[in-house]
Amino acid sequence: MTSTPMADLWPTLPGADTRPEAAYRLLQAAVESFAERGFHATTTRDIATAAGMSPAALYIHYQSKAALLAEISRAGHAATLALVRDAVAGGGGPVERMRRLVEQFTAWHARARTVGRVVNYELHALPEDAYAVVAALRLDIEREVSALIEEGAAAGDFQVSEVRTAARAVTSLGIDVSRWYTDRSTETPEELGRRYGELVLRMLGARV
Amino acid sequence: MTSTPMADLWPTLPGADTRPEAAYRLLQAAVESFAERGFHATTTRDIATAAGMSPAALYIHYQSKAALLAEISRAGHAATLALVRDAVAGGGGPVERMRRLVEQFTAWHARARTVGRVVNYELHALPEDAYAVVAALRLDIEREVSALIEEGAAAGDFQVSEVRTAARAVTSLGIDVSRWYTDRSTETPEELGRRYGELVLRMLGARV
DNA sequence: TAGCTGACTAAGCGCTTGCTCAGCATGGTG
DNA sequence: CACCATGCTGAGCAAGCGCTTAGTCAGCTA
Repeated sequence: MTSTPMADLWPTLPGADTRPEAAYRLLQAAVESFAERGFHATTTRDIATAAGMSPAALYIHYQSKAALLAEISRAGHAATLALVRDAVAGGGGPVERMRRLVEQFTAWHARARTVGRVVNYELHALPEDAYAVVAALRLDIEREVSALIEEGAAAGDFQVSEVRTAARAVTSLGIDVSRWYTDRSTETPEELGRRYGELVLRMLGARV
Repeated sequence: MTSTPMADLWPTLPGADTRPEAAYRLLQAAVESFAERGFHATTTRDIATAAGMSPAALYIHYQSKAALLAEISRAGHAATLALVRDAVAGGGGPVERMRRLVEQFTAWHARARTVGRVVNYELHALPEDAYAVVAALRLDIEREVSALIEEGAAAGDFQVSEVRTAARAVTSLGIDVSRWYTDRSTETPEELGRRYGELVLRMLGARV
């Protein structure tokens, strides 16, 4: 399954090392269920059963079904933002950094597609306060991408007429990967990342 | 609101001209509700109330809540496929036809974003037989785009290493528009279409 | 006028939902 | 040993779900 991305996500949660293993199993089951059926079509019994427990056990570790979603969404967005910042902060010029950003952004949305689906397509089910936190993270991600495009354009490495539209296209391509990528896809996440990196650079008018 | 795309969709339904106006209002209310809250979070009472009727009235015009979704999804996919075929069948070389395809595909997903959301993000809620029909239409759309890219590559107008990946990127960009485009977006659907057309042509290695 | 039809509603059925609570087992601590 | 905190379960509650039923009523036909 997609156990690796969950294992990456878990340590970023507050107090992760002291939380019982059952809480981890519940979160993992919730990610899998929300990704496959959507938040509203998933029942607390689905999640609890998949984690090998009774429905009541869920409420010992989480306040509500929505709290599970909020935790997943917050951690997923934080991980994505960290990934973007790492790529941008790394060495090289705008072209090299953009290539790295797209490669890793794309590969993450393919590898962690279950988390990605919850993060990108279940926003409407978030309680208002959790949504506010997540919306801020999404804005930060967009700003990082826009700033990099702007820098590249100013340096003459990119040719773009509308930075906002170009940034939208770049993030859009990556996000949508989590919608269509499946186990049966012939490309590995890394291959797809490299190819998308190439496509995006051409889209931005970089001479490659 | 988004009344225009619904008005475009309605006449394509079987027996549309003889169906009572109430059936139209119900379908419109269902599109709006499914797009905003998702299929499972939408109740039959929501739909009926929005259409100005009692819940029972829904079942005079449609067999079930899922039948409403199936009708919307089928008509929406058929409309998209028709749009793609029109663009491809029109005059001009691969570059001109691809530009037209992306412009119209993108503009449609912005203008008809409510229909687009239901069509692209509620597939998992479709009954199995309705899904089979819709999956075939999606495959047809992908094939049209792939064929056009292949033709352009053979003619030396496009430079692509992987046709399937490039086709995915092209449709992906358009589909994702229905996720993020809102009333508050500053670009009109047509402006966005033109800009995306430009970006895609560069992505495909066309000399423009 | 009588008979019929199609569109509709008020009421509610059977079932599932998110969530609660009293109580049980376990293992560490005095 | 007693004590208690922790993690969990079985049973079940109130609310809400999709959908059905019995019946109303305007409008058409003859």
